[in-house]
This record gives sequence, C-alpha cells and structure tokens, in this order.
Amino acid sequence: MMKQKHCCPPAKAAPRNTSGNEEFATLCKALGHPARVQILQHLIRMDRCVCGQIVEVMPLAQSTVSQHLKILRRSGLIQGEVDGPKSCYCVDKNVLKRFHDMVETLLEEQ
Amino acid sequence: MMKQKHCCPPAKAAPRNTSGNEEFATLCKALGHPARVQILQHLIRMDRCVCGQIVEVMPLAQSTVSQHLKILRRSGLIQGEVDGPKSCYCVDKNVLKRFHDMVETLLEEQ
DNA sequence: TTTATTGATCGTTGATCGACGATAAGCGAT
DNA sequence: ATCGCTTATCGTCGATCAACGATCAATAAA
Repeated sequence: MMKQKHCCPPAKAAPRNTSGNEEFATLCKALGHPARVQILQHLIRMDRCVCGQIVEVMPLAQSTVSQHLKILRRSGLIQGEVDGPKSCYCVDKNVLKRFHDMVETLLEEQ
Repeated sequence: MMKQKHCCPPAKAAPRNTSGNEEFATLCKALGHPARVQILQHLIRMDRCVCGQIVEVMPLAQSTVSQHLKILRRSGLIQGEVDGPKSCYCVDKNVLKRFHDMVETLLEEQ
C-alpha cells in the first residue's frame, strides 16, 4: 500500500466521503478543548457578546481567549464582527446545525 | 482574576457544568482527526472488526492506525478486546449516543 | 491632541500530536 | 521449540497546540 510521511491521506481506492469527514473532523477539533466548548456555550446563551465579556467569564488571559476565538471562528462555528473598538461574536447556527446533523448521520449509520 | 500557567481551569465562580464540557471536549478531540473519523465510520458499518482490516482500509502505517485506535479507545467511543492473536474493535453505541445528545443539548440551548 | 480602552497579533516556551520504523509480545501452526 | 502472523509499544522527529506577556492598531473619551 502507498504510504506517506507527515501528511494527510491521498486519494484512496474507496475513500467514502472523505471531504465530509474532513469538515466534521475540523469542527470536532475546534471543540476539542474545554475552553472552546465553554466559549461556545456562553455565546449560545448570550446570543451575541463582545470579547471582553467572554474574557471576564474565562480563567484565561485575554490573549489566550482571543486565540481560542480565532480557532472557533476559523472553524466556522462562530462569526465575529468589529463594533467600534470592540469585537462582537455570535454563533453560526447553520454550522452548528450542520455539525449536529453530521453526528446524527453517524448515529443512524449503524 | 486568578490566572495560571499551562494548566486547566481551576474552580471558578460559576463554572456551569464544567465536567460535562470536559467529557464533550474529550470526545470531540478524539474525533478531531479525519483518520479517526474514518475509523469510527468503518467500525459503525462493519459493526465490529479486527485491527488488520482497518489497517487495510487506511493509507497509514499499522503503528499509526494502532495509535489512533488507542486514542479512540481511551475516549470511550470504541472498545477493543483481544481475540487470539488479533484485536477486535467495536463502537460503544452508548457513548456515541451520549455524544449525539450532548450536541443536541447544545443546539437546543439557544 | 493626548489618553484610555479594547482586542488582535507577535514571540516564546513547554507539552502534545502525528507520522514512521523497529521491536516486543502473544498466539497458532508446524 | 520454532516460525509466522498480528498488534501494541517504544523511540524519534518535526509540526502544532496552549498558555503567557508584550506590543500594536483602532476607536472613544478627555
């Protein structure tokens, strides 16, 4: 079998929906840290809020929270927009719903 | 606010279900790599199968697949039992269901 | 204009990940 | 007892993560 070093799987015989796997894994990875789960939950409850409000709730430095927000944003789970000198974040419910559907699909596949 | 270095959050004022977050993050982290998602899907479809069969399907070295299996097993998503010289793996459907429910709870919280 | 506030980014540091080959350990067959 | 097959573990290496403080850029307030 073809092997490779330090890189993601190449084309395979029957890769069975690899791109979907990729997106699912990306979303999971974004939620693979308790701080980011907490941030997402907080955003869900508050609907939308500003970075500082999140920092207040978290036992982490502002720069660390900002980093987590960046990761969540990159995954698509949250969106951020500048609001004056502040940054306002909110959950992208479509992406969250899609994530949910992916898990459901997984569950139904058995 | 109390800060700390290189370590997980300590007790907080109102940590709001931190242990649940922890488990959810752990499961997400386990699925945060496309290879592990693929392995889980394969196990779901095959119901149960032996390590070698998984290695055949994946474009990765046997040791790498074994490592991924270990991570999935540690997360609780799959179980493994020795069967002679082979190792047989299967999905823990209860854990998968719980994972699904966690996502659903997240979705319903908005 | 200067100052304060807010948040993103930079740079660093130690820990963990992800890949591999090599090796060890357990079992079945010869 | 030895050999072969199967799988887990070890050791290594580069890449990425997670945390922090420091700094920078942009806006609001004085």
